[in-house]
Amino acid sequence: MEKEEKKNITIADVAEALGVSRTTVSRAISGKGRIGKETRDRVLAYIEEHDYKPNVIAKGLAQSKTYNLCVVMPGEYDVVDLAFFQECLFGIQEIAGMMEYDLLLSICKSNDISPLERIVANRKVDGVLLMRTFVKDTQIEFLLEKELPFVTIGSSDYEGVVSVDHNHRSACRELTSIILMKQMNKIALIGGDEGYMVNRSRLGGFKEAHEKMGRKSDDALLFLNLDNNIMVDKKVDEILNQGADCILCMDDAVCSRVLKKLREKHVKVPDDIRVASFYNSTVLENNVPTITSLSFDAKEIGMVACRLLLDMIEGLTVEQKTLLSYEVVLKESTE
Amino acid sequence: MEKEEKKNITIADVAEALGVSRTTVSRAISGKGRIGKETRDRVLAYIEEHDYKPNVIAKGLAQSKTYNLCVVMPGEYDVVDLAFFQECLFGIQEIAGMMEYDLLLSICKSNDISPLERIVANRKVDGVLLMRTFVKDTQIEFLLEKELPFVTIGSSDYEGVVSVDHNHRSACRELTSIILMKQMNKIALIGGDEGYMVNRSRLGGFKEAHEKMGRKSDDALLFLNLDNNIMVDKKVDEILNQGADCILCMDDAVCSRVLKKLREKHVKVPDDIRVASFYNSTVLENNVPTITSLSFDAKEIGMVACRLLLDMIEGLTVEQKTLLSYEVVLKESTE
DNA sequence: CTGAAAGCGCTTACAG
DNA sequence: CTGAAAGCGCTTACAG
Repeated sequence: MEKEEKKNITIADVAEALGVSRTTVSRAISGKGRIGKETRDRVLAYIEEHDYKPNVIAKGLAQSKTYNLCVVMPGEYDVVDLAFFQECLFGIQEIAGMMEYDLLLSICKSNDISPLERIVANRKVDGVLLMRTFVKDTQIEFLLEKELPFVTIGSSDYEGVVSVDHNHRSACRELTSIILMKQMNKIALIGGDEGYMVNRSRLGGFKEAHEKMGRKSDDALLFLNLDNNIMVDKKVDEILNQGADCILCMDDAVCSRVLKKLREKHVKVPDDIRVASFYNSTVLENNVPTITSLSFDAKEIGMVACRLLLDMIEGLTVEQKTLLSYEVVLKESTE
Repeated sequence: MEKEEKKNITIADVAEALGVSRTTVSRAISGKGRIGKETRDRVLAYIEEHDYKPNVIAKGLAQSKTYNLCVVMPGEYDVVDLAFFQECLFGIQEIAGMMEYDLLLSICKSNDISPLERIVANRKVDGVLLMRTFVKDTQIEFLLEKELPFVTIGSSDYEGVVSVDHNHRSACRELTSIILMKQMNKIALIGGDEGYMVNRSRLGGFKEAHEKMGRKSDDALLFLNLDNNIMVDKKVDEILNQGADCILCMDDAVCSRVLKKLREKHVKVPDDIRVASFYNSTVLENNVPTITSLSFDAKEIGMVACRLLLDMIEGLTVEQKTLLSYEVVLKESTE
């Protein structure tokens, strides 16, 4: 039971202490290659007792691996739901850790992928996890060209990209259908950037719901690509003028702003107008009234994505598209 | 202009192509050791043209370095302001990138530091950045024992810990003083876990403001360690019953909940009661009325902390405590 | 100013 | 079943 050895013990130390070769020690640990059971047990016992941990970096160098994954997080905290990413990261970490992988972080604002480029140029990772996708996506194009394994969290139309996503289209279709069935007819859709894949899906689901029920969605009630709060405020005025009975918000940032505007104008939810969100986050959690929305399991999507990536790195072939489930959560705002 | 070389070019390739030794190439790149200007320029020109990037992992192995920093993020997304961490991370990334360091991510829930232990055991980092501090802090104790360089973002009372923090104490003292000067006398303080260092500072500032103005803070109006929303709701009732004229919230999560409760009870802010927060985040941004709060520069603290850590890793001695500035932002809620 | 050689801590054909 | 040796891609005393 030696304590306080400052110098890290190496495989050579173990080999010497046991009177075997480093090769043997290596095999005992990795389980690869033939090795006598007795020898293995001796080695394993020794490293256990002396708390020997192989140097992952050296191991990686020898194997041309890094045992690191890069996860690229969006840098725009105002647009996105950070709790989602947080929880998703947690899921990723859980799976990665089980497989002895660590996570390199890269925060990229949409127009600047240089943090990702750095990490790739430094060859510090075996694969990449993209936490959001654009219709035209520089990150995807870059990774495709580099031929580095990667998985996107969020759908993608690019050829040959492995993606995991919640089924936003179905979710939005279902929520919209419910609203329609509640005899609301003038439904306004307000929200975000069509450059995001997820907003495409949302819009798609919204339209599908109308079609399936033989209704037409009114293009005059579609307010997309609102890139700032002033725009949102303006559109809310328009929506009210047009006498809509419900406002569907593409995400919670927008929804939060819509609710603020309605409060300022003393328009009551749900009495004067109904409101629902295509996304569910903590931002809305303390709202009065509570808000009808969709709910997605962020941790799960992180875990699934990470597992897929790990499989790819090990050379397995994996499903190109994985769609995860969702929940529709009805609350006071649409009563 | 060769393209599409799949195999990564190594220092040996460069050396051979130029008819010099790897030693020479290495020196030209690192700038260490004597080397002829002409030779250096030839090497530099070659690697520029052929886009050679040294393998950082191999370099690290040879130098017993990793060129990685670990940043440990809190895992409780409900308690904390993620936008703060996001922005802070961005600052860290900026500085780290400039010095050719990358970031390993470790998300630790307060009671479980195993993700951090993994990374340290794997020797994948040269130093650690802690993004929050506890009064009794297992992470700090662990790192102290491992003798790994680290910097805390948030104050710490542990001996020999290098920390950077916003001056929460002064900030809270100032905001409280302003409230007191506005002739509010029954000020309730409501909020978080005293296990967090930051909440200690906040409480300290609150009390100091009272002392300096020769007033006594009423212990009956102190509501701390509220660990869930139900508790917050209950305390708001109490506060109203006691006839307080102002509620100071320790953080935005609490503040958000307080505002919800007040809305439900049809208590008007600021007419019936004033409200302010010791923290400023996007959670409150769309509130009606706007909320008086403190404002801190998250990116800056990340940058400062990262620079300190890098200095420590290079063996420089650094300031133990760095305190950063803040702003008091007065808004409608305390008019 | 430049290079041969040993070393960082592992792995892995290849022999035996 | 086990080991000597070469190799992963760098750096760095040590000589010259």
